[in-house]
Amino acid sequence: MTRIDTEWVEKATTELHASGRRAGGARAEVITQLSRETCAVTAEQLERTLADENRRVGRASIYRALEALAHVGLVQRVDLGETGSRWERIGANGHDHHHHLLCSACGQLVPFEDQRLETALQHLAANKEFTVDSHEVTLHGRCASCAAKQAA
Amino acid sequence: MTRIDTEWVEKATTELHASGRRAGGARAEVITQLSRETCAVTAEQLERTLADENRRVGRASIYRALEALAHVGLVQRVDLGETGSRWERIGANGHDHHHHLLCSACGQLVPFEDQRLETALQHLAANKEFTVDSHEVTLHGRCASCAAKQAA
DNA sequence: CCGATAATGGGACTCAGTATCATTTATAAA
DNA sequence: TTTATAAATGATACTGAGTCCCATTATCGG
Repeated sequence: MTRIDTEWVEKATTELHASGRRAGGARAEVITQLSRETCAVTAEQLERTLADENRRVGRASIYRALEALAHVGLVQRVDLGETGSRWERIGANGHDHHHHLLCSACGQLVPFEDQRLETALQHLAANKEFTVDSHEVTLHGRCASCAAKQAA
Repeated sequence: MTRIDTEWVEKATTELHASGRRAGGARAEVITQLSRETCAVTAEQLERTLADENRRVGRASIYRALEALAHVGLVQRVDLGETGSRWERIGANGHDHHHHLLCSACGQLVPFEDQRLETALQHLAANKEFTVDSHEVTLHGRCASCAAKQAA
């Protein structure tokens, strides 16, 4: 478990308040927990982690919090062809835009960044007739350690 | 509804037979129907279309057929953050690799291709430590007609 | 402090997808 | 052609993520 990202927690709190919402304990717990996660997690993982630390939050409130955060652009929904969606915070500073590799061997989710890919996506958006708000890239394959094992 | 892609239907039939499976009416209907679809469809859409044409196939058989086809690389599962997955055939000639834009205004699914994007993905796969088997790119935004309406 | 109204949580509910199992059918061998 | 084996099928029960509903609690502007 990582340290709480205070900057993001504050930004989330401020943004939600600015969008006309009231503060609440359940949402505060979800925000804090999301700020501690390093990659996309499922709603169930959030629920369990909070429960394990005696910070139990109703399931409906977890989904409501995720929806609210996604609505103001602070959380991103990630779908990887698994059962259930994952969710992850989008950086307070906008510096941690990344994509994912899902390892078919061990199931691990590996985040990565690639500038050339981002550039290609920008050009693409500029040249097509449609308007692009966001994008998502998912790679399926084997993570570094599983790929090494296979080679051996 | 598009014309049946005979080439793909034959390839699918052959490949499944080669992988040691027996032929069956339900799977044949699913294969034929997939060959007529121009972009990714949900299992429910397949089920309904077949039922509407008096070619009713059990739901379990639809999922089994999709799984078998995906296993031999002739069908691809596509997840777009909606409820439920979509499935689409992968070209018999390998020429129709594409990605998707999901229109947030009208819900339409728009396929697109982009060579620069593919090149970037190839370079990326070559430079990271992990092994990439396949990739998926999803854009969220507005399709050409909805983007035009908004501008007006 | 109060009142309007949003947030919360528990539980019922929905719906995509899976598992089970009895029956039908494809296919290889005799 | 007949038969035996095992796969394919479909009806239905089941699972689990996510939603809906509603009574209760809490926020916060006035």
